Amino acid sequence: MVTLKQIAEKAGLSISTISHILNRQSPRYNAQTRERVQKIAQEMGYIPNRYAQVIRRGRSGIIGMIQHAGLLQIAVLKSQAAARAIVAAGYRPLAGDSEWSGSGIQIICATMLDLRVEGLILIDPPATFPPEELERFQQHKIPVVALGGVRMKGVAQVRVDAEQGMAMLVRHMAALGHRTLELVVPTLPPRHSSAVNWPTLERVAGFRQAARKAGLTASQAQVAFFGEPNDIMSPYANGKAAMEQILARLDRPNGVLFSNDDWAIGALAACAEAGVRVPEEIALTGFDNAVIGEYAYSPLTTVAQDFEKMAQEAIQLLLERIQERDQAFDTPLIRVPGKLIVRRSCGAHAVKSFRPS
Amino acid sequence: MVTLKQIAEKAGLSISTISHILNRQSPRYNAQTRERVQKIAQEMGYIPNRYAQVIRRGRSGIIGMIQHAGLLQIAVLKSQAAARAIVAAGYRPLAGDSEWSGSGIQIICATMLDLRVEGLILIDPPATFPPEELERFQQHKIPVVALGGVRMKGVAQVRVDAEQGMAMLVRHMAALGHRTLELVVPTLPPRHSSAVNWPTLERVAGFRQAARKAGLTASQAQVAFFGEPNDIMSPYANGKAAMEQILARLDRPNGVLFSNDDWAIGALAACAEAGVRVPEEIALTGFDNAVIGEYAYSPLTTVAQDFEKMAQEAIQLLLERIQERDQAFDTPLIRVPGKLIVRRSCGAHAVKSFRPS
DNA sequence: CTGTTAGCGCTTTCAC
DNA sequence: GTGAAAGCGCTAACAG
Repeated sequence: MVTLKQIAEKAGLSISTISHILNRQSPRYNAQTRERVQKIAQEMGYIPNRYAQVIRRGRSGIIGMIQHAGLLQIAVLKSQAAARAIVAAGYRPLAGDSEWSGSGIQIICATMLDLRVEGLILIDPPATFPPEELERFQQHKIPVVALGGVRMKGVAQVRVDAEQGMAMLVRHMAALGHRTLELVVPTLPPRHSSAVNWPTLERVAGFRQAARKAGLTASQAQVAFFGEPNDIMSPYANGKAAMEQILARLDRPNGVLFSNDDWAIGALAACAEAGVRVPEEIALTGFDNAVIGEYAYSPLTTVAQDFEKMAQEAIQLLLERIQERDQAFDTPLIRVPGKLIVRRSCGAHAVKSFRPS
Repeated sequence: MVTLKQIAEKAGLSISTISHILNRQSPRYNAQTRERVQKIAQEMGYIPNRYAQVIRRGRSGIIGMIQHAGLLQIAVLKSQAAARAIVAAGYRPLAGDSEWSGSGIQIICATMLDLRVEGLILIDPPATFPPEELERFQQHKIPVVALGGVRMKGVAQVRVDAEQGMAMLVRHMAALGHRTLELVVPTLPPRHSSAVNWPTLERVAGFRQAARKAGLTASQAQVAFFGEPNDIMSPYANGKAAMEQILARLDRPNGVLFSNDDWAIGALAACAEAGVRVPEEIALTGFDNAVIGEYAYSPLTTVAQDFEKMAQEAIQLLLERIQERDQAFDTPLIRVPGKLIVRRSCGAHAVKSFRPS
């Protein structure tokens, strides 16, 4: 690799001069020299050694993002938005996925830590995120902001307003005449866990409130908890299994609301297999507006999250905290409203009968 | 951040002693001292400064992975497998996605370059991968291996044996009695481009050969090129549009083979919308065995790629090249056989009629 | 067993 | 305008 020293030799100048010219293009050198140096550096294929720069400057200029994406499209969309916001803020994004490598989350956190990230974005952290890893960041005064996911101690958070989103869904379903609704959400983490699955709790709260307002009784608006608390690698399987149980019951609800699109996709598979038509025989909705939802055989009615807005808010929060690392920060929760997306699965559109198989 | 110096002061020892004890736990120090130092470091929350280590050691210990995942599940699965293999080889994986940040691939390559990755894995590189970026790695003698994707100059590659996979699919379809088949693949890049889309060419070749062997005439085994050459952000949309065109024709084929599962998912959406039953009225297949394929309303028959095997081969190739950076290397192409996965969309299974909508 | 010393590549202050 | 010099945090050869 080419170093400043080599360039200095070739140019017959000192290292510090080269450094000055190449990095801060201060006009204190004469234009001729400057151009000559630039050209030599270019020709030799010089790339400044970031390790040396960081060590000298004392800051890495990197913001880390940790996701637990598995196969969830929404996590991919969120991290893309976050990465864009990070670049826009003049930092470099660095991504790690907890599903990589058997060693899981620890190795990602270690990499983030020893690359001295200046801040950390957690994309949809699950309740199983190890508190001791989080503490290590906090101990080193590296600010952490969550984009969605679970509420954690000392972590500011930006997420979709699930209560409002759920309420829109319920109102919509009730208006369509579905008189018995059921909400399917992932099982909550054990009570002693330090994390609280607020996204789920909010969905439940939004569902119950809106149902009451719509005049549904408790038995007309039930909530089912399903699956392992934080299983993100098999969203389709979970949704499918949950739906199979519902279809097996005698008292099927008119409409089933899922806490995310991927579960709803799995539920559609269960309906197809059982020969139950959606939305004619049973209506479904998702949440998140994953791309796949539009291409389901019964395109999903859902709530769209505003990724760009959420990402920008999160980075904003992070930048403030990076600015003043020493201050003890509050940990606000910013809720960004979602948008109702009406497609077919809820039964809203005129239905032409069709038998795909 | 805590440094060796601070620990040395606290322990009343020299910096180099601490370094020795902490990094290579050589037994040349007495156990008592070692334990004491370990304890102090632990308590102070010492994390070795990787930037300083790298600058001194002259190597980063990082292997980069660049993906163009967009929403393709298969790219996620591949990079997970690659990351595992990288960790197993004693390196750290570092990921970048070209869909992040408007500046696209350049910023990722810059990060990889100035973090001095020792080798680079390209996950499914598209034909649009900028040759000048590739050349910069090669100029710095950083070995590059592609996992799937397009064949590039100077890049060793590991990918699924698409010819064999396609042949399995054709034989299977022909055996089921589908007498007219059509293969839908993405449009090839322009001829003058430096990259060659071998994955597509192989699929086409495998399709044609197997069709001939199965006794199909040229008109019974057609190939359709569709969409923008390297559009990875809208696989469902492309598949849907392609299928709509096919359904609009008078001479519909009995079976349509797609070059990947995501396109096939889009195609299923087109069939559902048009009220055409799959597989009764028309049979479909995918390729790759993406997770979603199992949860389609007509679960996809497809070819599974062996990600683990492919990733291991790729890392193996990369390690060899890292070992001997100075040698000019050959650029082998390793094909890993796929496995036929038979589900419903091909019409193989007994069909119970059902109307999901 | 432990410490001294000489850097790695770069930035930055300050003197010429 | 330019360069000498100090030093970021760490490693490794060598000396004691």
